[in-house]
Amino acid sequence: MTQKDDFDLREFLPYLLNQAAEISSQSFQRIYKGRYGMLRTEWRVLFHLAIYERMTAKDICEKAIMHKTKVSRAVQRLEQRRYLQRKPDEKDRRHEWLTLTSQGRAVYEDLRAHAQQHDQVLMQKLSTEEITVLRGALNALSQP
Amino acid sequence: MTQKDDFDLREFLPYLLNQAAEISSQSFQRIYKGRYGMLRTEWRVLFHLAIYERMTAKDICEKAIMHKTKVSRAVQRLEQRRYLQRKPDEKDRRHEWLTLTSQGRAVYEDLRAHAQQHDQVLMQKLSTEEITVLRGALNALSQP
DNA sequence: TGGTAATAGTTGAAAATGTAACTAACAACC
DNA sequence: GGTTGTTAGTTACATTTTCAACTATTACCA
Repeated sequence: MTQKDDFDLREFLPYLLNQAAEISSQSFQRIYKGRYGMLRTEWRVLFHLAIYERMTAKDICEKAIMHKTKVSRAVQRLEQRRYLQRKPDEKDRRHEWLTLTSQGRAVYEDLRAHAQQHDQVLMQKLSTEEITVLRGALNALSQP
Repeated sequence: MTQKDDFDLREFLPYLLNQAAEISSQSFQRIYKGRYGMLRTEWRVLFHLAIYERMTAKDICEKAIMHKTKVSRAVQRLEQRRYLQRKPDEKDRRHEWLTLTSQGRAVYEDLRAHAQQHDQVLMQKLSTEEITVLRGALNALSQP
């Protein structure tokens, strides 16, 4: 098992990004899955609603870059658990406004605390300088 | 839809990493899926075998941080398409050595060219400085 | 030696995701 | 006002992934 040609997988950005995303997501996954049986799509929707307060599914699709069927199903499950409420728009009944219930906000508060803690641990692997550049670069790469 | 509390999702590393990984993977996906009907697990296995020449499934699991069932199924599909060969280890018949066929290597060469090109496009969004720091940081975060 | 534990890899069922087709509501244009 | 086109969101079905249980082979150790 010896390295061969000049192309180094470990310099290929999509590969590297995936690897880092995968690993750094795992311990956080244990938290939301373990405590609330939630999926990745679900905490993402939950966090967006907590931060933006009031969104339609479409808004979430755009902000979170998730496909509408993913969002639709995550919303369904969050609603079943009474973490959010839907309210159709009066003017345009194609839109549904989504907001968290107090129960949903409580779950968010709990997960947010863990998220911040988890982020601290990750950042210990990096210098302040690196963190700044990393965030900037990731944001740049996230623009399609 | 107005931003609320102090916690900014766009600073939460697992979120950012995922976003960037997702987006930067998509256009490459179109290539391997479009040209060879391959899945993400499959190109990853193919690339590892091309670079390391000779590995067991277990080696791939560790290098690529993939679950063994994912690897097992990717290997099956690559074998069906005659991109790789299996050869049981003489000393320890639990191990199977995997190597690419010439057909598999040809596919790799083609995809590698596209990968490099794709990487170039991604890197245009960043400065040389940023790229160096980004790679370093991603590698650091990939250590579990 | 024999019995238990460990390891590499596979398989089947359940869960999650992707794709495309669908419904319902509105918009635009004649 | 009616036809056609768009948009938000859901659903059905096929494809992937996950999880746990399984086989086969080797290692350990009394």
